[in-house]
Amino acid sequence: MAEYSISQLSKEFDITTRTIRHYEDLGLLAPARRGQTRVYSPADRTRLRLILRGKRLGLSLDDSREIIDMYEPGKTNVDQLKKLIDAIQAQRVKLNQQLDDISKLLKDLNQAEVDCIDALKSNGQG
Amino acid sequence: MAEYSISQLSKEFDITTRTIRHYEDLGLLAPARRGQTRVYSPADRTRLRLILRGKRLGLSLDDSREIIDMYEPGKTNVDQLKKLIDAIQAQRVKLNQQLDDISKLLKDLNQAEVDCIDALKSNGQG
DNA sequence: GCAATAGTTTACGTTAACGTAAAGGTAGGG
DNA sequence: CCCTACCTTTACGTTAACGTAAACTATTGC
Repeated sequence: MAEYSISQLSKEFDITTRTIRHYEDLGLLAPARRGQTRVYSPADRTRLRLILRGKRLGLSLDDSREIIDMYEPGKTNVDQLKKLIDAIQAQRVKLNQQLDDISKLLKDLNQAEVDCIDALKSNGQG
Repeated sequence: MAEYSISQLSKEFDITTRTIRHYEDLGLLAPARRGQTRVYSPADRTRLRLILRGKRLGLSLDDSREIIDMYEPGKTNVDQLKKLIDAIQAQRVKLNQQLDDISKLLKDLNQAEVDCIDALKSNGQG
C-alpha cells in the first residue's frame, strides 16, 4: 500500500486530523490530492513521523520544518548549503545539551526513587 | 553568599524577572521575603535550575513542578510514595524515548551534513 | 532633595498549537 | 432515498508561557 488517508495517519500516530491539517497549514506537509481529498505518500508519512519526533524533543513546528528541510537535497546554492551545515551544528549542540539534561534527570530520578523506597521501608515496616 | 536577588538569578540564567515571578505564580518557587522584596536561597536557585532543565526537555511547567516535588522527602504517606515511584517510572520511560529520538535525530543530522558536504564538493568545484 | 536603579503588584496583550463548531460534499449500504 | 462514515473549508475559542505597560515603593549616589 503506497498511500494513506488522513484518518489512517491520525490513528497510526494517535493525533487528530485537525492536527495533521494544521501541520499542512504551516507548510510542514503537502500531500497530493484526489479531487479535494488528501492522499498521503510514504514520504509524507515519514515527514509526519519526523514532526512528531521533533515535538517530543520540545521543538517548535517551525524548528521542525527547518530540520526536515535539511534532509532534502534540493539546495543547489553553495551559501545555502553552508548555512545548512551551520544549522546542523547548532542542532547538534542543542541535542547534546539535551542528552546531558536527560542523564542528569535520570540520575535525579534514581536518587528520588531510592529515597522513596527508603521512606517506604522505614514507614511501612518501622 | 547564601542568597540571591531576582535580577541576579535572571542574569545568571538569562531569563527575565517576569519569568521568575511567573514561576512563583504557578507555585514552582516560593522565595523568602525581606519586606516586600524576594530573597532567593541556594535551594530556590536549584529549583529554578531544575525548572529550566525541564523546559529544555519540553516539559510543561506543571510537569516540572510534579517532578521537582518528587525530590522532596516530605511525603510520609505510603500510598503517595508508591504513586511517586510510579510517576518516576513513567518519567523514565519518557526520557528513554527522548534518548532514542535524539540518537535518531543525531544520526539524521550526520547524514544530512554528509549530503551537504557532498553537494558542496560537486557544486563548488564540479 | 532629586534622579537613577532595583524592587513591587495588577492587568491586559501575544504567540503557538491546536480544539471545536458550523456547514457542506461524496460514496456505499439497506 | 436516506443514513452512516469519511472527507472538506472556514473561523472563532482555548491554554500555556510569558511580554509589556502602568503605577507605585525603597535605596543609593551626588
